[in-house]
Amino acid sequence: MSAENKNKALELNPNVSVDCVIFGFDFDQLHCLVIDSGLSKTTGRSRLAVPGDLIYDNETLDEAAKRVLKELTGIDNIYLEQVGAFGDPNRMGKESDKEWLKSLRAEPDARVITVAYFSLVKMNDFNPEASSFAESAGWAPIKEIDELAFDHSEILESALGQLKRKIKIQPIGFNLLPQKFTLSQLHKLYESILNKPLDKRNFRRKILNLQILTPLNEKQVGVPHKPSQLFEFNEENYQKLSSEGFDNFGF
Amino acid sequence: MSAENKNKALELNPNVSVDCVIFGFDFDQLHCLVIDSGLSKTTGRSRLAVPGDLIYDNETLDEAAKRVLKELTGIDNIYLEQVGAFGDPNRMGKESDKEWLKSLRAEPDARVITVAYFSLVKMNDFNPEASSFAESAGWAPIKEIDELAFDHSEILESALGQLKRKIKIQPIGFNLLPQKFTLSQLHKLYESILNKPLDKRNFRRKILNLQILTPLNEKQVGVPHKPSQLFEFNEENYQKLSSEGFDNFGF
DNA sequence: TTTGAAAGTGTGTTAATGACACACAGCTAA
DNA sequence: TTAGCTGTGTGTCATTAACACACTTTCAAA
Repeated sequence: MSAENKNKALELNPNVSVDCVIFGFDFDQLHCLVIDSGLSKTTGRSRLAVPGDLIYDNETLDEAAKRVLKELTGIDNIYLEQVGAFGDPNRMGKESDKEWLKSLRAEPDARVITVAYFSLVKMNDFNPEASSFAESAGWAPIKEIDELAFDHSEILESALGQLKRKIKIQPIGFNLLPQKFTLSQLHKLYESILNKPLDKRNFRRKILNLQILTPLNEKQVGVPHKPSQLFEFNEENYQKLSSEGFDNFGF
Repeated sequence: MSAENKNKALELNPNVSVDCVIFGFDFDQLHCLVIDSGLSKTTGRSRLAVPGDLIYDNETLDEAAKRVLKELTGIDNIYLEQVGAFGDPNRMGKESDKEWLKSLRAEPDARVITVAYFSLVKMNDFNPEASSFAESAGWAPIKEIDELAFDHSEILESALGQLKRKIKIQPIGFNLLPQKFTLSQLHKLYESILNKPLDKRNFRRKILNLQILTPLNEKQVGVPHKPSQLFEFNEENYQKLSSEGFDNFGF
């Protein structure tokens, strides 16, 4: 083992992986980035998963998550937040996952625990481009995702839960919306994440009270209805609230 | 490797450990359970850590945490909640940890990521008894803990943070207080955890509004001041609030 | 019987919340 | 030009929660 250690910078750790749940928003629904095994040709069934892979022995978990995301989707330079570790010994034991696993791993039977991360990105900024073992990569509406490979459904569920909790104590949207956006878009984002309707007027009141929005002297153009006021985030206050947190957004 | 796999039920996974941050309360301050390396005799410095060890390949992370806690301290049958994974490649790289590590591990240089758990227990119910490689185990007041071995200070910090967050959305105390307790004791518990004073009357009002306390027809006896009313938790409502959560306890 | 120590209790003020409905601007298509 | 559609934008009121604040009660011990 000590001989191996000399070289460990280059070695994949066979027992630990990272998985990345990337949320995106298209002004309508919340999406999640998934990769496809490309096995549907042979098996008739596609296997979807969130991007993830084994870590190297010389990188931190955070670094591994960033690297893996980049390798599999081309997405770079985003902030990832840890969700937690998932380590059921049978988490990769589904029959339907076996084939993919064999094609992926040098030791397909090794016991792997995974550390999940999540992030929020503007969907349009990131056109995921599959590479490495991902046959394809793309955005899937959360509501339409039914089964994912391995324990990725559980991981997605957990990440979503964390996002719902986070939304109550920190501002969000900065990473999901374009620089200029309307209150309706932000409103819809909150509704998509919490998956329930929120009263429009109360929403506006509360979000404006947070003092994180700067109204612009600009309106939407080209919409088939009254154009709405555009806002941008007040970066200073947004950061302040992000780091301090607030007690309760209260929905 | 496939030969090894046959036997993996019996094998420690060299790359993954669990660590348990156990909080206890003595009606005065918040404590944390720590074990001692017993190396102070030889090195002159004691090394304190929270109980933790490598996992077996056939157990879940949750099971591993329970097992390890039991092996090192005798504490059994408590609910542990995951805090997260810690995986800096140098997390066990301190010079001062080397000696202990060598005595502990078959592969002291292996890269280990750890999954941290935390729990709350009644201090008096658990007189930790050191065993396995723990030379001694005992309760240390949080405030007096300065340096722990490995990255355990960071882990403790993180667990404490999670506890502070949890306290706002779920009732706590059931696992930290005896069956019958006073509001002052509960009050002090909250102050200890949040590490700041809370207004007595507002605290009483809020906690009573939660409907999780049943007043008893009993008072303290033998105290040199007005004896206070005893309460117990209303288990049904407590469980209900535990699982549903509330939006904000608001301190 | 006095003293010290903590328990216990009530009120007024202010801020936040949730429920609720309608008029208007701008576009499109007839 | 007009009618119709779609989404924008706005205010009030009743209820509830948050907060700040001070005095009296009870007991044990000296």
